Amino acid sequence: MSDKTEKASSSGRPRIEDVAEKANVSIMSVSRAMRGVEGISQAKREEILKIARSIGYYPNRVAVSLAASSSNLIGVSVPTLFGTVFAEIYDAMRGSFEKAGFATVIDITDYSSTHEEAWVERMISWRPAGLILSGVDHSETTRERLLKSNIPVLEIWDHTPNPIDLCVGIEHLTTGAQMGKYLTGLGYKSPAYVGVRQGKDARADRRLAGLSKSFVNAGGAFVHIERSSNDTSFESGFLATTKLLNSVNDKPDVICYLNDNMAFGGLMACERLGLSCPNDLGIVGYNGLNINKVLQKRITTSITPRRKMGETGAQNLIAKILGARVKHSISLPVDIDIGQTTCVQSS
Amino acid sequence: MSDKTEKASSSGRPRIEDVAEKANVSIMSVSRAMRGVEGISQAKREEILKIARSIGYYPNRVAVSLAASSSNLIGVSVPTLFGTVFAEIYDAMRGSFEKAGFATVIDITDYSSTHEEAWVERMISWRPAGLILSGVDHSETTRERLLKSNIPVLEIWDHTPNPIDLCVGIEHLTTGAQMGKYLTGLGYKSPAYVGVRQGKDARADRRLAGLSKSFVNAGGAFVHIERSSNDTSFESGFLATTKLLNSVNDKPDVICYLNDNMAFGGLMACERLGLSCPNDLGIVGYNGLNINKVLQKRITTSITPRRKMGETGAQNLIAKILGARVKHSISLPVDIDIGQTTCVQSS
DNA sequence: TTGCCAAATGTTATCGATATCATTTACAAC
DNA sequence: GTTGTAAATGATATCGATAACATTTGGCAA
Repeated sequence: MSDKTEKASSSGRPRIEDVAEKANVSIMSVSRAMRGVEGISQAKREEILKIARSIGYYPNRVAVSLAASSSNLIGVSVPTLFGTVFAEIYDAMRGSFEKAGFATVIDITDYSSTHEEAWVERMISWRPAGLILSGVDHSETTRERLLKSNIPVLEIWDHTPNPIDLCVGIEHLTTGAQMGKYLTGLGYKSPAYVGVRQGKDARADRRLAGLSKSFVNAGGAFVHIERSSNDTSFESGFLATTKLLNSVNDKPDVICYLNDNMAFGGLMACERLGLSCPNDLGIVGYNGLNINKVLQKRITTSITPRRKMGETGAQNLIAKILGARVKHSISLPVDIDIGQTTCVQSS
Repeated sequence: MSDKTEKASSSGRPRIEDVAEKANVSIMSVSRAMRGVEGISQAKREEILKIARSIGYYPNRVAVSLAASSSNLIGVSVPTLFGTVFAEIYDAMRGSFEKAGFATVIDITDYSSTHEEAWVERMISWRPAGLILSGVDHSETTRERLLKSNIPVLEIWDHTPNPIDLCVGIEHLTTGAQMGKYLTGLGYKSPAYVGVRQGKDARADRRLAGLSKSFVNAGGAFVHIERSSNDTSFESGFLATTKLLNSVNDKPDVICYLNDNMAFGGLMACERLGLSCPNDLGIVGYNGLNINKVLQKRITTSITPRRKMGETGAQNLIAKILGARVKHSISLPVDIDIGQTTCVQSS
């Protein structure tokens, strides 16, 4: 029994030193062999790789990151994973990140910018390769820290001409106005709105502002705005609609929802109350979510390019990380999808 | 201008050394002050903390992790974020992890165990505080590596008496059999099944096996098993059901779905084909998803305790990480939720 | 005043890799 | 056999923190 004086790795996993020892070379040769960089003969490289494989050596990413002053982590902050919007955006980004060798650290902010601020600080202490934030509404502190950090940042989902760094999104105000225009064109005059607490979802608030603008321009106005829900589930849409229809004096001719899920809940509430859509009441959603593909009575909605957004965003961020020059601000178009829950109003 | 010979941090962010210099103390004093450990006077601690705050110093987690041979990262691997099941489980875990100071690195496997295997290797190289895997079906290599790694591991969603380490889940086979028993009790004899490709979702396959067992015991049998879908969306349920009802000779008296979303798609398909549910055909889902709360005709389903599972799992994993002894394997009950899409069959 | 002990503070080694620079080797040209 | 040069290989400093041990300081008893 040879008495090995080498002390073992504290974590129990093989280190570069263990490989070097077995292969009778310096740790630098192992490092070069593993990374596939030049500076080592083909024969030795293969021998080292074989030994590394045989003892199950994988470089410690923590040490690599410390030496490089930068990790292969990408922080992703989304307000929620429910409702599929951010899940889809994230899903569209995944492939590119994985291919490029990045791992994503997720954070859910629940729409709190205080939470986001704390997360940014925690993330920066990981020296991430990049950061992704949802929307463009961040605290001043968050903006400053990110700017100072020199870390590539992508803002996604919303659009601004002056992003922190990169931005791929849609114009929520415009998109709201666009739908408003379509609805006033059909003759709707007295809309109601169902969404979440004001200030919680800044994008949704902007869409409502856009809708409102269009209606006011056409001589109409919101008869009621119902923003008491805490989430955007089917059930919240159902409950808010029931409440709205039971309590409001000025009956709306159309209800605009924060998204399709709430709209579907609203549609169910109408049925339950014996109202016929679109004859008695129009229903309008947002996003073009999955459920709309199977409904006999498809909901009129705006289709947001979520996959496209994720793909473009991820590619741009990766390009930026790798040092390329990329377009800083990209605005994607949103299409109206005319369903069977709205119709021409007789005047 | 004082000529500072101190070289600046390569990443541009202040280091512990910068604080030490400004405060005229050693880096160890700063370290102690920041961590709130004893070994430093109250006066100095406050002074150091003030300086740290003023120059925006936050400890580099990469360096901390290297020194500790362990990070505060917890790797979470889920097959998908769509369909809300894993999103809910994850959401239920979040709070505990955040409170305990852990960050989660997410991975989506798309139900591929090869993918999972590669991910485990990558994650281990981050020296995570813990790992969470979905289900109990992993490659032998994955199991071995995890066992050897000494990292606390939680398997969630499925249950096994012999987990890699910790496990909190439900019995999918039993749960399928339980629903099967309920259905045969109503008099159903000729079920069909709609799910995804065999082998893709091992848990769903086990539920089907359970269902089948119950029907066989009662003298019935599946007349058709439709597993050509690639995902569990509303649309896949719709399309598969349409196909099934149009092509199968032996008409089923009930269709069991992989989950409620597919079931809802199926329900829509029935409506479209002019079939009345539950009179012409029963519909059964799984999970007790959100949509079921707003349907006038609620789908008969099994309610899985997703939040409970996430909470329990997270707490146990954290306890284990902190060195406590915890129950290794926990099996949670699943309740049948009787809706309006199934009814007693006249014999 | 001296000596002792505990608290406060500092010094050095370490975590596991990579960058940088130094040294050795191999081989061609003379 | 020299010599020169490029490729192969190695030694050491470094990334930014913490652990372990060493030293200083302050207060109190003798």
